[in-house]
Amino acid sequence: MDYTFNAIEAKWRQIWQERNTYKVSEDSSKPKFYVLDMFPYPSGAGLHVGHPLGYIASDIFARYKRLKGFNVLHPMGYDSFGLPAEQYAIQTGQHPAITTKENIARYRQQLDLMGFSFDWDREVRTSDPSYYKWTQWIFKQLFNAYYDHTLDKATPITSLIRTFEQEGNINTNAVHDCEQRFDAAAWAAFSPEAKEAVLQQYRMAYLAESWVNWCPALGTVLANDEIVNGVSERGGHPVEQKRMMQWSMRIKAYAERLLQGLDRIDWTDALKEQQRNWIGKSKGSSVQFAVKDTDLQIEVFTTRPDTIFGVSFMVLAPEHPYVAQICSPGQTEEVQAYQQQAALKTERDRQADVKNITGAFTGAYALHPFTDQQIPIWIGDYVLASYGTGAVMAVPCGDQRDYDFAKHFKLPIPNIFADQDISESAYAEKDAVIANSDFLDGLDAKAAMEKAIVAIEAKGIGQGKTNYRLRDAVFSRQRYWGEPFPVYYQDGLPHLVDDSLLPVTLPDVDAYLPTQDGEPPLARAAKDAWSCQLGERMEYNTMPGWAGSSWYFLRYMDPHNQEAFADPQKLTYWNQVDLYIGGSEHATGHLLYARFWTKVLYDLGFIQFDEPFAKLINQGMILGKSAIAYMGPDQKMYSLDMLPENKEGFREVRILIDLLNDDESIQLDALKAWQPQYAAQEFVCNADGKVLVKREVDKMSKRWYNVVTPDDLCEKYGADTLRMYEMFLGPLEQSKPWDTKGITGVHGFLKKYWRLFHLNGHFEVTDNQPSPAALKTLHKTIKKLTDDLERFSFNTGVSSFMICVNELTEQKCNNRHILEQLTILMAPYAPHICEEIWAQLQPTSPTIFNAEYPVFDPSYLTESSFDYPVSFNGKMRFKATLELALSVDEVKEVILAKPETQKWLEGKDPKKVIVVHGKIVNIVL
RNA sequence: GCGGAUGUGGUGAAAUUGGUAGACACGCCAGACUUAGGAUCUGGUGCCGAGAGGUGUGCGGGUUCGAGUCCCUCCAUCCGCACCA
Repeated sequence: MDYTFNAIEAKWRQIWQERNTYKVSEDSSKPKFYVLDMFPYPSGAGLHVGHPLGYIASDIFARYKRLKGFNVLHPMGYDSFGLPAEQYAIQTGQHPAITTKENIARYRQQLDLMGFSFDWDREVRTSDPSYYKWTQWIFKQLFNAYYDHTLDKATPITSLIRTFEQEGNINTNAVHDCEQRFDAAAWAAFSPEAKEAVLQQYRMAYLAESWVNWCPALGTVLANDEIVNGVSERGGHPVEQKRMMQWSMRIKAYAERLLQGLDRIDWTDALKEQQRNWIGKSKGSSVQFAVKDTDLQIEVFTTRPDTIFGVSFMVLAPEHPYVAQICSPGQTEEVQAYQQQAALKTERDRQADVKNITGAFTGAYALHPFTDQQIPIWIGDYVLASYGTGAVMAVPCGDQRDYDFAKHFKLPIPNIFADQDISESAYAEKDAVIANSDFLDGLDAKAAMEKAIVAIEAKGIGQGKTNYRLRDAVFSRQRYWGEPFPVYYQDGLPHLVDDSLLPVTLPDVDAYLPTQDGEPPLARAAKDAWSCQLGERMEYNTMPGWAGSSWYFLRYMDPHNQEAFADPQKLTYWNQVDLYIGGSEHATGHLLYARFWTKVLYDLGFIQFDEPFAKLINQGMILGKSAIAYMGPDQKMYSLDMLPENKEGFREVRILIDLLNDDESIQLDALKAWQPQYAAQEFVCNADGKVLVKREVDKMSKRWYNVVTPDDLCEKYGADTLRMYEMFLGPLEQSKPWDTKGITGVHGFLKKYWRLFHLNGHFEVTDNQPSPAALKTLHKTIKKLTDDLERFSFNTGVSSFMICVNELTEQKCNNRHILEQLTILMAPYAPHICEEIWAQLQPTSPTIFNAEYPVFDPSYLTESSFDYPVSFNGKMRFKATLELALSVDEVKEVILAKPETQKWLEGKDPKKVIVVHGKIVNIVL
């Protein structure tokens, strides 16, 4: 009987669906386990073999945990708001909802082929109104909360308002951007507009002006990613820095907790390090510098207060608010010109351009707080308005950027480090003794830092301070295909839409572009196109892509709830995600925002945990191997081995990898048929009459013609083979190029497994006592497999199965017990074939996934003897089989008496003999 | 520049705590069966050498009875952040 994988897999996919095999509900009698994949954005290109890698791993683990007796939540859904569908809508006029629906259908079809154990009744789509209703609801909670430093948590804004009414904001200890101080009377006298303006500076979700990359031609704000060389990626239009009223999230309030929380979760160090760098905690001091002949104080933040006597100039960001005020009349023109020039560069470009040192002198001077020396104030675009205070005290001898700036503009570089040469570059190490620094002279950096902060605080011009690089996250987008805000405007103030009117659904529009006057696409919607229409107008911005993905793991716990984002009992039952698998590209985006929202929801009492993902694994990327052909100046296509020395005039063209033979030569007729430009292609073949190509590793992508889809492989080899092969490729975390060649090895293995049950052309197992050899093989495999799974080593798991089947085949094992246990072990990896075998073994059992996972019994593995490797000076020379009952001394004696030993001793006496019992013998000559 | 990771056969890789380097596969070679196939099975396969043997985990050094594994120097590749005060 042949292994007819196509028929078997189709059959079981249908039965699993009919029997609801993977449906899961809250069952408090079993321990729960939550296995989550990062849900995909359903792009039009469909899945390639790289996408399922993580899903296969998580599916294996979920099935394993289920067999181990856990109640496993393993859901899947779609992050279905996103730019590509909107772009497509702009080009074709097709509503993004339609595009998205079609793409999801295609994804579902492909996912189903792979035999995943998702509970599809729990599917979520972020673009579905029944889902984004709750994204809007969570936004409202953020709007209605502020961060209370004393309680160290997000707290309802109503309690802050009560405090304002009682005593103003004099004593409040909250995270805010409010410069203003007021008492109860002053608060009471504020107009509603003024009160709201104050509250906006406290809310977790707030409106504020922020710097954005504005593209006037596209009428929209762009992400850093969407800008290439200072112009928009799409269309190549200029981009400028502009201050715009935007919704933001006060994630900065959580900087310290986001940092501390990392210590309590099981993520890789590399990933935690990335988040730590992103949060960027640094300790130092704030210092105020008085501007000469004015009342202004410029505040700076420095990590090196110990170097304060090395300050020889100051640099402000070109956007710094004081620039216009302090600029001397003679310098105005130059400064304004520089400001304009800086505004044309994006932040990323400004940061990337290290070589060109630019700046302008304001003509103003600050006074050094300790020496009263005059310090020239410059502006320069290496200082960023959005970090720290947007101003630095420049210490050229201790900071390379300050040093370069000083050299370029011929500013003084005083040396405050004893015995350090700064003629070529700054000395940025913190191990020099401080000199020329008044009361800091002779101190090391650490002591000088402490003493400087004490002095700064005593003078009342600053204080020791912790600074975070993390910035508040801009939360609005001028796009169509995203969640509308549950917000309307009345008298110019934002108001929340009442819960009873949620969701505010996306209104239909006549075009998916900004309006003539630069308003977002939603401004095009007719009044009656809105599901509710309140105040003067609705909010026209939509939420960013990360809104929906910041809480989807909670919705899976109770996806159909109409009364709440999820039932509190279900939230408590399923709790944290126990295992989260996804790509590392989300290290500082999604994973930070999801942690942030989780903490807010925890603070507000909606959930019982404040870290969403207890364990996280990043799967590596599967890369494609592109095929590169060489086109000569004569327009002929040259075989790789026919290229001349001088390749001038040659260009590389990528061709579809399906057009290659196994020997990496092109199927010439297929190439001609592939694209019209090759219809009459001429070739320069090699001696074998072939045209060879170069292979190069790229990202797998349609544009490189190197995509391999799971569909074709499922058709040709079956999903079980593909699942095991993807795992067999190497460690899950590692990136690796895809090569289909090896898949036959795994496919052959499954056939071999199948043959264990079909020796005589039909299904047959024997019920006799299993042999000791078979039991040993089985239990060795149980142990190895369980260990491998617990450390997520899926690749070595697959090879263990191969070894097991090879051994059982050798032993001609046809024993029911042995083969049944093996089948359960293998079911997580290859569910279809194992379910088929199981149905033969246990006809009354509805599914193998209710079976019990085999238990390892070490007694089957006990050995009476061991094959000792005998080495001389660490080099293995021969082996000797000895009873394990022999003691170390006895082993030594027997080994020394061996003729082989005598041969290698060459008549010398051994200096030392080391015997590690049951491991090795080493003789030192 | 800073941070992180990785370097092992022709290829993907294994070696979990310092203890037989290269498991398991692909590919290749030889053979069997079938004389149509990219089907199946058996044996071999790190490199050098006819052989005994030598040699071998990016380079160089160190610790150790013993190092792919630990330490130091360097080199290469990849990823992340990139003027963060």
